[in-house]
Amino acid sequence: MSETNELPNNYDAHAAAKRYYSWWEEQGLFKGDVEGGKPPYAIVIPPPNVTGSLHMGHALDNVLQDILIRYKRMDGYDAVWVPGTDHAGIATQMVVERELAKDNISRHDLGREAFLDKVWDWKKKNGDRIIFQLRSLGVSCDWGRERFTMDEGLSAAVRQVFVKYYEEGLIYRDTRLINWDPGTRTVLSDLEVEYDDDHVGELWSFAYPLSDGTGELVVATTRPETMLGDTAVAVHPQDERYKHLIGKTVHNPLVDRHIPIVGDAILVDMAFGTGAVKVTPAHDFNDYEVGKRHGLDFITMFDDAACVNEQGGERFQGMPSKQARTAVKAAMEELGLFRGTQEHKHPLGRSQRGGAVVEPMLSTQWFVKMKPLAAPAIAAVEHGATEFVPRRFENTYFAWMRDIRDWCISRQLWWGHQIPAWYDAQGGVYVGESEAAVRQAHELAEDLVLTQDSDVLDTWFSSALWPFSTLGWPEKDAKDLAKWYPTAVLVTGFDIIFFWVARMMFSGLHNMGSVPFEKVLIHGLVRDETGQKMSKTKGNVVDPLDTIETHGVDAFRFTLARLAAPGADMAWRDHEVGVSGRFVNKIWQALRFTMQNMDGYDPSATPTLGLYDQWILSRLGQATARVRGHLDAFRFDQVCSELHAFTWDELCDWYLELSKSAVYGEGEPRQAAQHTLLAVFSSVARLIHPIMPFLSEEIWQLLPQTSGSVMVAAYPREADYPQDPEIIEQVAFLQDVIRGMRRLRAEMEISPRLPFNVLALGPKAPWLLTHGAGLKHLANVVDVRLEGERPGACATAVVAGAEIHVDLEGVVDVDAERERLKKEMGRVSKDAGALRKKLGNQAFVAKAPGHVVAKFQEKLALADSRIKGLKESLEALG
RNA sequence: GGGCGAUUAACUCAGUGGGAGAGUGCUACCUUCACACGGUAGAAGUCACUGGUUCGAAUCCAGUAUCGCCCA
Repeated sequence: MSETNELPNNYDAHAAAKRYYSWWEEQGLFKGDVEGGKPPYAIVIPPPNVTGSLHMGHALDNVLQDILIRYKRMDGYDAVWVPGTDHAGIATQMVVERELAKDNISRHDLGREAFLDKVWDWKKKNGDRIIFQLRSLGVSCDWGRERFTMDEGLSAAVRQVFVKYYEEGLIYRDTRLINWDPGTRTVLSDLEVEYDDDHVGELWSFAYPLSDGTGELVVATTRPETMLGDTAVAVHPQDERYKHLIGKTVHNPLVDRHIPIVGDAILVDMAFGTGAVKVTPAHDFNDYEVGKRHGLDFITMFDDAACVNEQGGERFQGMPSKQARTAVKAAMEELGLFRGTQEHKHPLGRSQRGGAVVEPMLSTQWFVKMKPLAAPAIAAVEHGATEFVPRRFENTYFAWMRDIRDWCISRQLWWGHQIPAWYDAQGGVYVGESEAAVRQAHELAEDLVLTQDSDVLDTWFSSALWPFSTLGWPEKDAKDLAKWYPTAVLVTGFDIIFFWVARMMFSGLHNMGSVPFEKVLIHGLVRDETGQKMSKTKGNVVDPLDTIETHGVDAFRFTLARLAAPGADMAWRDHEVGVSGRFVNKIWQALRFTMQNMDGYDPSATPTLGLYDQWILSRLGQATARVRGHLDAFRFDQVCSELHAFTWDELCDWYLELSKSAVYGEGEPRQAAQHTLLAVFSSVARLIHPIMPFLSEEIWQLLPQTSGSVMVAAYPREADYPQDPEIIEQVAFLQDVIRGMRRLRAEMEISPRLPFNVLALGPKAPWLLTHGAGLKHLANVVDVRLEGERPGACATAVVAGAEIHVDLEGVVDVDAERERLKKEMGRVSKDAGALRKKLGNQAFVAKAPGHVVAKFQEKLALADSRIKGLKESLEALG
């Protein structure tokens, strides 16, 4: 053993993190071995936004992944964790545009190419910041395999998939009503529109005069400005009030149009409002359907900034929608056509990015036909090829997939994968992986001018390919792909099941022929301590890096894992990290104790293990089995409580104390204890390593006889430890006796300093003779005798298997002891009564399983024997 | 409107058919040579409510209430 056995008083988490992370990396321990002969285990990271920064959600997500990958790496797998980032089209472009806006420059001033240079500059400067931040979590990603969604390889994958889908008829171009974001001036998919259910607006009523002057039709709307684009008024065909009007027209005075009254039973609810509804087919999804059913005109009255265009009439042209609303209302009031208003709660759609009110607009866009792609993705989860954990999230997945609508994939942005489609002057469309490929495939004349579609693809189109594009697809002979696809598990939050998980599922199935991952582990959100979502605007964001700085990364990770109940949100409290820090300290102090007592340890000796040595090893084996079970089930919270219970309660509270006489002694018992301490710490280091990588490495490096890194040491197995049920029973009895003695002291207010002489009676009493040192050290019991007269003045602890009578001549207050025993008797008798009643129930005895009945019989026998012991003790007191 | 989830000790949360658990906090005692970021002992819960199934329900079923999330 080494010369210097004295460890620092406290564990230095920051020094350890600094020392070991680079050491691991230099040794190549994060690298996945594609040539290795071990079974594959792969995780692909949910790629964070390249220009984002690390928040608690990332921390949770990545720590969970790191726990899994470290566990599997130790447990005999060729494990790889592929990291990377996402170009995040809208978000990144917005950030750069905002930067330019500070100098009053728009992207249009620069032009596409110059603007993209700026974005790449931004990406190089600020991008990958999050990657560096991730390292501070101690995660063991294979950095050599890092990818970016706009890498050449991943871009090639995008082009190839686009072309493939197009050729298969799964991608098409169409003009239809879409969600338009006037803020960023691009189309959005349905998923990128967020609805505010509680938006309080108004229901504003006005009258359309009948064209023939015979009356008016009153309609109500939440969006008065859209009357500039109305092309009909709908009533219910069975509505007695209005059905005679169907076929007539009303006059729209603001744009001087006569528009028909149509009967539509689908749109109109006779009971709502006046029973008449204005119809704006080019700016409302329901009205769009009405327009198609009745062959109405589709008048687009907004430009792409949601300002009124020439269709809205000179008076309103150029006004933003909000201003137009005010102006339309005023105009109608002037005309005497206003018919009242009331408050009205209705959902309001806003852009997920930027928050602009989304405007339904008619537009020509590219779409993915979803039904054929969704069907196999549904089946794969139904058949269990991919399993969600917790299972209930499959409902969420199914509900969306079964009701899926076509996916609008084009975006009017510049930052992203430009759509691989080219147009000729006549509007002919050619889709291919490059202009040259298109020309060749269609045998186009060299002088034919082709222009590439200026739009880019939805960011999620490239993320959907992530599990295989990062592994090398579509390269031929991609070794990584062959070894690691499908990946083992995807770890992510429930908020992107639709955006990402679902899309990876059908992309993997359609392009690779198999699911992209076997399991999907869904975790919740990290909220603030009051349960609120963390957000910059609320100012309740907790920065993971600050927390790590304060408490160390091991305590930080342990906290995340400990609070990670399956699929549930967690309320973050910095106090909890302090709690974890105490656990870290406890382990460290136990290690210090161990290392301080290693003098004279002979590694080559094979001492016969003492009873407590065997006991802790047996308990370690049992704990190991439970830890593994919880890891396999992704129950990180349970893993943590198991590790905590073993190291704190079993190891520190019992083994360390019970073994002290051996440790402080000499000869074989001391050698055996030293051997056991080192063996247990070797196991503890390995067991905690996935969760607390740096603390475990520090321990591993301090232990004699370990070599290399704990990162690649074998994860413990239950079979590594001998099991001895009899020793476990004996120590459990000893613990009962010690606790009985301590309780007795506490209840009778007897100082721990007063030594006890005891008379132990009962079947298990003889066991106590071999535990003299433990009894002395932990309960200050100095003398145990098994026979003789019961002391006249004594106090008694009755435990399972023995009665321990403490000689308290001159100390004990006999009356107080009598009262204490009576109270105890009362408790046990009540207990026994309940058990007797249960066992007296014929139905219970007849119908309950045998082992359950036996268990209750055992409990009753135990209670009865305690009653007997208490009765005798009471009688002895007189 | 449809779906999912939550409701367990003062607080944060585990516990899915067999006598209610953990951590924190609280109370009392202990500055014992690994640790006061500690030790010992303890108090603390009609498991939201109402019915039902069962020998037996925190756990399964039905309904109610409150809160949260997702979808339309």
